Amino acid sequence: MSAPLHEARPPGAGRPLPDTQQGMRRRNLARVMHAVSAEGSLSRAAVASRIGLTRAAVSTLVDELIRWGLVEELGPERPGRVGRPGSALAVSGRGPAGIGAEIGVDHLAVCAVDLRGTVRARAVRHAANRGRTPAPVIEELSELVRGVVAEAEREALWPAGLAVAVPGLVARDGRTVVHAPNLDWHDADLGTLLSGEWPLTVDNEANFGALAELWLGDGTPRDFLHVSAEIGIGAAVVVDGALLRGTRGFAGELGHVPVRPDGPPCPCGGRGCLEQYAGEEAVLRAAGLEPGGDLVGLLAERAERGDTSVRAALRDAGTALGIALTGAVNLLDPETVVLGGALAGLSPWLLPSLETELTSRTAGPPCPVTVSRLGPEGPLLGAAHSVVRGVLDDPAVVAERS
Amino acid sequence: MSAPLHEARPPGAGRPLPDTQQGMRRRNLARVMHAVSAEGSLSRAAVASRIGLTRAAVSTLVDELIRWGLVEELGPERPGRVGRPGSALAVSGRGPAGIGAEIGVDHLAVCAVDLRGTVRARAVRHAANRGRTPAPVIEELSELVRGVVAEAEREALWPAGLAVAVPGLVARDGRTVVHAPNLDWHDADLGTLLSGEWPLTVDNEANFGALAELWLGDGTPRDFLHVSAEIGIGAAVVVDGALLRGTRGFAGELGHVPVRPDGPPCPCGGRGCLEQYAGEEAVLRAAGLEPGGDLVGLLAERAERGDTSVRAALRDAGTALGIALTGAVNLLDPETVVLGGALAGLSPWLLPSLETELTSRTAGPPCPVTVSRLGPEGPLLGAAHSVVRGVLDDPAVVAERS
DNA sequence: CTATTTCGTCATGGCCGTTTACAAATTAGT
DNA sequence: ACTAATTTGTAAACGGCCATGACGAAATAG
Repeated sequence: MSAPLHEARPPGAGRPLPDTQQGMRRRNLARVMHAVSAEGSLSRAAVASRIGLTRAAVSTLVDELIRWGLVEELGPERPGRVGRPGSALAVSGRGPAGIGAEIGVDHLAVCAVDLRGTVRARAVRHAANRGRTPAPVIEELSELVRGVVAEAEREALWPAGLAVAVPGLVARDGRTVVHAPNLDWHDADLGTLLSGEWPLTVDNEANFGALAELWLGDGTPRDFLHVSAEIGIGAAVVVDGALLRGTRGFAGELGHVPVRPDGPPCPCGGRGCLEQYAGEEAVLRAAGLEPGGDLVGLLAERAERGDTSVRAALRDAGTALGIALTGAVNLLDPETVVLGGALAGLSPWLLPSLETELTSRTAGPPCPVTVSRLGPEGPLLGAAHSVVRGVLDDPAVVAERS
Repeated sequence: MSAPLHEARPPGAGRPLPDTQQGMRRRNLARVMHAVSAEGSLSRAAVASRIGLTRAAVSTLVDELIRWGLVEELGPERPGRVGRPGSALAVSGRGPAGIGAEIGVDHLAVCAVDLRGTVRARAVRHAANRGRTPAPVIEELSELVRGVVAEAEREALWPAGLAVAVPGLVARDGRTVVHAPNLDWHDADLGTLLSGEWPLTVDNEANFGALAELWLGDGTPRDFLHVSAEIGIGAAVVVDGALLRGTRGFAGELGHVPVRPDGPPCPCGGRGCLEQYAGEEAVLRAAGLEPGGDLVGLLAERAERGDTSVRAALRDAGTALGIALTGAVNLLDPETVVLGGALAGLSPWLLPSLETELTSRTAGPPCPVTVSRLGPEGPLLGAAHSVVRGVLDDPAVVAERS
């Protein structure tokens, strides 16, 4: 049961549980969890009116969640309103935690997030993973995970699952990395390497970044396009609060959308793909720089200083992004486009040309482009939170496991 | 309650009904309906094992559906298997019917479809609607509808709703036509014109065509891209068995995806949009033909005869389509791309160049391109069936209304 | 200090799917 | 032809779950 449960459904509403009374109970438990979690602190009566059940029903549901240690009673509220004050409920800060991990080209990172959504433990380590085989990388990552888990356990948390963000394409099984160009990994089954102490999910870092934006971003809508560039350019499509994964799990390959059909050939077999204009390598070449080191920081610094060739390179990349995004926006009609990952840091120099292109090519009100508040933290947080969402979506499973 | 209920959910599973026992009952009634409808004829025991309830529970559910006249008992089955034969159940061919209507540039069409999915009445009329204001067109359409409804009522059917397919952009409210270039309609609220004898839904013909493909097409997957061209080029994105509508309801505007960013200007404000290469007008111009009359038939006939300029025009259109679809396929990773509407008839001359472009620009196994079996019938059937699906999705509502 | 309002809980009741049992209807085997 | 085995559909008892209505508790308003 390591499949992500937070897929394409309104929070806490109908999951494909059998439509029997037990399933109904489980769904209602989830709805209570979501209501309390979303509001931070809520009385039983408030929960009841919010999810459409009676106070009596909510009482029994809350009792059960408290018995499982997922919800805590904070004591009486002190509102200015008339009537007996409610007793504030909050999601517990102890108990299950989501463990998120990130495999980057030059680093590994792990964090633990409790049900309230706060990061309770973390660890980062530099690591030149480019070209290393999966096994030693995973071994090193496991070490970090063990450390974070130990730290979390000292705070009365226990891992409910592990989610790993990788810079590459992941199959729909949520375990095997089909292709990670920067790591030079092919068809690596992380499921066997990270053998099963906890339920495991592996996904693209762009996907996790988009989920982080969805869950943690302020005011982010439920329909948007999240674009992030590390080395390749990945996008994640969020439709009605759920990721669009595609048949094989490869949706969001914005990097190979044709921008100029007769442009330079691309390793993918096409010509004039976006990556040939806005990919890291292409931008560095256009800016006259050599690859290596902290490339985003370098670019940002040079651009800040006024380096004209860097600025021109970023401007052209923005133009190409704008063209590719025009197609995507026409096709999907999202509420916004969010720039995340490395693009967030470079947005001051990308955005003008990007938006010019996008608005000039679109009739009617243009699709707003925003910059992610989370930046490079997104994928790691999204991974950890995906585990937490799994618990919120079906609190009954932790009762079976504890 | 004219909002389409068949949105983004597995058949008969969790709809946002309150998660109470009554809601559960309604969902299970829907699941029985879907099971029987999908299989044509099914015993109670087969339904039970299929939807995961017990035979006893299914018995009471079926009793209720029979009492409402939605399901009929056909009598004992005669299988070669051991054991008492089951009693065959089928969806009733009488009772509620879906009324579908289509407003084309040069015609109006209406049909009635019963719960079994068979067309029971239809009417078509030529009508030069280009440039006419909505009111008289709707008046003429209403006349047709009344005729079809009368015919249906003579067969013991009563209209459960009316769905209208229009060649243009429709707002998410499912009532107002925001922009229909071929008709020259702008912000026309069909809801007030087609005043409410029955629940009304208005939608883009491409969307209804895609739904028809989803529901009626043989072996069509739950994730695909349906491309149809009448005058503009519209696509409909189906994700997990549901239409992707977009924030404003404008998703699927494939016609304005940039194909050559420096190409000829387009009325939409962009340059080199797909429509400039594969739109009807562009193709006719490239083929050296004048607009007017049955254009698809004309093109097909000339191409069949071997007219080289027509064939070249269609080949180039296919190339442009292939480029635009490459972007879409990279972004969405659909299981297939389906060519519908006018494109279906022209596919012999479009497909080669389209597929060449698509496969050469995609790494890995190419996305298969198929041709719709429904062709120009799609939108009308999809509209009528959308009403039928609404009944299958919540059979309880008809009980309240009958 | 009383009336009013709201909150949480308890007892009751009704609804619904499950469980268990059984009769009916068919096939397989002798 | 007759029995055993299998499957179907239904009926009765059971248990779980939410709704209903009533009540005490705890606050505010006057």
